[in-house]
Amino acid sequence: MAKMGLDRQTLLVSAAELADESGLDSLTLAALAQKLNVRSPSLYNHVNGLPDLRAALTVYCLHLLVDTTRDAVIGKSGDEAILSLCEAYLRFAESRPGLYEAFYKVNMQQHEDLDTAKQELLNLFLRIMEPYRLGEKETLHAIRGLRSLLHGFATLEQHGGFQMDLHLDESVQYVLRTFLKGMHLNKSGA
Amino acid sequence: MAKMGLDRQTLLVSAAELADESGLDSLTLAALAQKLNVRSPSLYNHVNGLPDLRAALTVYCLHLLVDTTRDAVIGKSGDEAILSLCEAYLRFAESRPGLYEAFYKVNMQQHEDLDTAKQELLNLFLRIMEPYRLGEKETLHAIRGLRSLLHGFATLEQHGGFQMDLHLDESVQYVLRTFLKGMHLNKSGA
DNA sequence: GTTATAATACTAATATGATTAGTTTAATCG
DNA sequence: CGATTAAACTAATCATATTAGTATTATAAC
Repeated sequence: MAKMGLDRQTLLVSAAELADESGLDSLTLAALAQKLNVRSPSLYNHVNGLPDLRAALTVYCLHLLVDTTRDAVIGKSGDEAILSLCEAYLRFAESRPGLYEAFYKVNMQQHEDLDTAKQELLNLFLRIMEPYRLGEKETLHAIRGLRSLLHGFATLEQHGGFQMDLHLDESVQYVLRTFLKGMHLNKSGA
Repeated sequence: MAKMGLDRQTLLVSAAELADESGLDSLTLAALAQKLNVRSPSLYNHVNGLPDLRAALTVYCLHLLVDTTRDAVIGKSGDEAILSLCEAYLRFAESRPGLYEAFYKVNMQQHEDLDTAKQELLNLFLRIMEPYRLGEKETLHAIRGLRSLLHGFATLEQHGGFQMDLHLDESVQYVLRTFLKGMHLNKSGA
């Protein structure tokens, strides 16, 4: 057989597409091999089995997410930056549902690349929170809150957790603005 | 072979235990059968395959969650009730990690029991929000926010999303109180 | 250019798990 | 007691992951 010129990155991209199309659970090495016109054992030249592939997808997802959100806050600051980041985050989760699954459905041990990517995401949030001049602890609390909100919205939406015919964007806007109002209050020491 | 006296409920309870012990992914029919001293095909007398078992776990989880949180708000109202409910929710997710996974990791089609259970959870939130006298839409927005926060906190915690050595409870308290402050502001029309 | 090396894809084989079909046995009901 | 039903079983099939070992292609050394 001719060499197909596969590499790890190609595998990742294709795997993410498969996941987006039919869910992360449907991402099997068999399916991926078929998509790439290769026999499944060949994939082991580039990936250390299915667990490794899924772990790599998690890292890949995080990188894309950081890129997307970082891009969304360029030239913005304060509430505007936060709202823009949140919007970008949720749009990303919507547009890459299968990949986003890898963000939270994969059980990973420690993984250097993952820690790095996580740190980058945290740094982005830290910078966005700077203008608020909360203390260090309070800043971290607020970031946790924002991240939880975003992740919660993203996953509950994907799983049909929100039944009512109430527009999701409205909910996000309402919740974020409410939280920000509270945060401003904290700042002035109410 | 003697009849083992298995029934669907026994399967569910054991399956949830298995999931809590080693993660929802490790819940296989083979493992469950072994735990129950039965051959795996026997399980099909009570459950319609692995997807059905997982779906049933989702419903089971939701029921337990509703019971737990409902219990937590008895005799309380206003912010106190909300804080108590949230605390109970997060404690539940922590104490039943595998079962809680079924809450969000299972892709279900429509399922009557599930819709009922979801409605019960929503009703609980609706009643807890009554004293705030927000409008109907705003109430629903706020509930979505609370649910997202809780789910986000629960899952990010389980996946090691929070690295910093900052106590989680503090973050939850901070975020909830901040959100509630903002909500009170909304009420008075700021 | 030719040869050595390493990487990549292959086939073959094994193991685990889900699932189905068909059988046996124990409990229940008349 | 006999008939029926439910629940367990064994045997078999299928899909997938994974490993071992082989062949072939590209790359690098000379």
